[in-house]
Amino acid sequence: MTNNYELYKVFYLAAKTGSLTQAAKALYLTQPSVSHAIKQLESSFGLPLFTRTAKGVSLTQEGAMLYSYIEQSQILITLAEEKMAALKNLDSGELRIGGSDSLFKHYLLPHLEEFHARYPGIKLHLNHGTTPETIAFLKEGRIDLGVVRMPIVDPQLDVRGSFQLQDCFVAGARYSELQDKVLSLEMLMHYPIILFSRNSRVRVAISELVQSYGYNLKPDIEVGSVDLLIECARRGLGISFVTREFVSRELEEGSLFEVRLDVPIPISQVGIMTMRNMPLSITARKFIELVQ
Amino acid sequence: MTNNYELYKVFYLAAKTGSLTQAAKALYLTQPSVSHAIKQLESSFGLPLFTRTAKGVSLTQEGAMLYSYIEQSQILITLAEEKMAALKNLDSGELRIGGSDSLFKHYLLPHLEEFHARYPGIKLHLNHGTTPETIAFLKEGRIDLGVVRMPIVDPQLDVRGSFQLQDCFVAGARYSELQDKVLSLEMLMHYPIILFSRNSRVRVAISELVQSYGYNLKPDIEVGSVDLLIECARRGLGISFVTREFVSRELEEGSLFEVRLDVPIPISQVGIMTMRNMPLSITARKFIELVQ
DNA sequence: CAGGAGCTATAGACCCCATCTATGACCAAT
DNA sequence: ATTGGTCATAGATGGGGTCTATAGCTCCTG
Repeated sequence: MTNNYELYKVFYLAAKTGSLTQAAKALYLTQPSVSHAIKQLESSFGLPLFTRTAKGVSLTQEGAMLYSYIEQSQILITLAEEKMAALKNLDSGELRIGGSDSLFKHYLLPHLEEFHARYPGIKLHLNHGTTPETIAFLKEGRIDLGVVRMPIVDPQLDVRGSFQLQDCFVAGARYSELQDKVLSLEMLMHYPIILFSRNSRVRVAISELVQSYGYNLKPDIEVGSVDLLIECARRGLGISFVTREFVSRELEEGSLFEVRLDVPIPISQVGIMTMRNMPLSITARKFIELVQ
Repeated sequence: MTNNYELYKVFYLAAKTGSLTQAAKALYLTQPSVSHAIKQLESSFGLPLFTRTAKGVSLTQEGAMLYSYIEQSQILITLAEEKMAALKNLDSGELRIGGSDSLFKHYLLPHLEEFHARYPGIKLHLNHGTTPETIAFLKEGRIDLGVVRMPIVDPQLDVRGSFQLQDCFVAGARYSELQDKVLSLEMLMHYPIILFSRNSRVRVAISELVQSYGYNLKPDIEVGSVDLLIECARRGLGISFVTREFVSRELEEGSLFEVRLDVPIPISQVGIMTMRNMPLSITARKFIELVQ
């Protein structure tokens, strides 16, 4: 009873067409091959499946019983193959991305729009969280890729740099006297500083940078989102530390201006993070290709 | 994309066990064979199905998609194979018999009881009808076998004689003066005769027999069932022409006696009729074996 | 940290069997 | 009868499924 499942494909077509000859054509085989295959199946069950007549074959009672199961089974296989083709064509599938809200909003969104326009059949899942959360999600297989700020050092992960971001300090009209100056850190410390509140990587990075020059960056205001960071600066509550690319609109329209410093703030790189040694889903592969 | 379905069996087990090695054991193959099979499947779809790790394999997103279909498909095949085994063991199945009411009741019933006791999983379908109807049912494939009186001459049918029946005339107490006599047909004609009403084969046969001796058998009463035939005779309404085996109880208890004639009434043979050149269902084969 | 014990991948050889061609037997319909 | 269809059978062939042997890798353990 340990059948070659291939025989069921032959059986299915023979039963469906009612003809070994037709089945052979459909399978690109010769009629004797089909005849032989059916005979094998019959002898494996120890009972005849077909009644042979001059104009073809028809199922016996037991053959009909078998067919009722095999038909469903074969239909499922056909569906499976169609589904796989759809996945390959990106007519179907899903793309699960992890990362921070602000990167989603300011950096990823246009790419997602383009991706969705090109492959409308792909479902998109955005999973926001901190960098460690995103890494954990990735390792659990709950997302296909993560978009985070580099550097990331993890032997299990592949990170490819994709985009550079320049952080900077910005202020609104209230501090317009600073618009054309270049401030020292010393001077900056006299103004109220607005920082991202959580233990975000950006916050840590700038704190450490300032510290390396011997100062202590202590925010007067802490907020929980990039949008609030921007809004506080516009209303003159202080000088915000933000990513320049995220406030490009405000800088252009003049509602914010950059507060230049006499020390350089390192460029930070956005990286696309995927599991090393794990095949990328088709969708993820295509998306990364599109982004780069 | 024209896959060997055998590969799905390998895929199914590999996915289910999460290990190529385990799958190989389950399939009585070696691990490299399984590895090779999976690779074939992957290259046929043009995408990886598994993530290989040091402790086995796990499905990729696309592999999981495939698995959701293939799992169902394989389960159906397993069910199909179990079903076929059940059919072969006669744990399951059906037996569809055609024939006349009286043959069912008086001849077939004990055999059906025995068959059902031995194979309680087999569903029995009794399809009563006249002999031509039964033949038609058989040719339409609506019954597996027919139980009818011979002779049957039809090149499409196989008929095996199974049991002999002796028709005879019987009467009740009212005609007890005939109990020890041997009647001539001439004398018989003076008594009221009770015959089966429809154009039954028995009725035709006895009419022709009597006619061959130069008499005309005209019934005084016609009834539509064997039971009525017996009941009428018991109540003294006349002499009934019945099958002796169907009145064995009445003959023993003395409520009826046989009216002997000076001419022999041919024995009639009950035949089991099946389609020639068509494989018998397992159940039909077993039933015939039991009856004979 | 070396080494063992899993795992999967690769290479190459073998031989079985799925498939082929050729033909036969049968039936139905012209 | 002949033709054209069906399925069955016989025998030959070669591709590919399977094997053994081995490598490479990761994880775990003494």
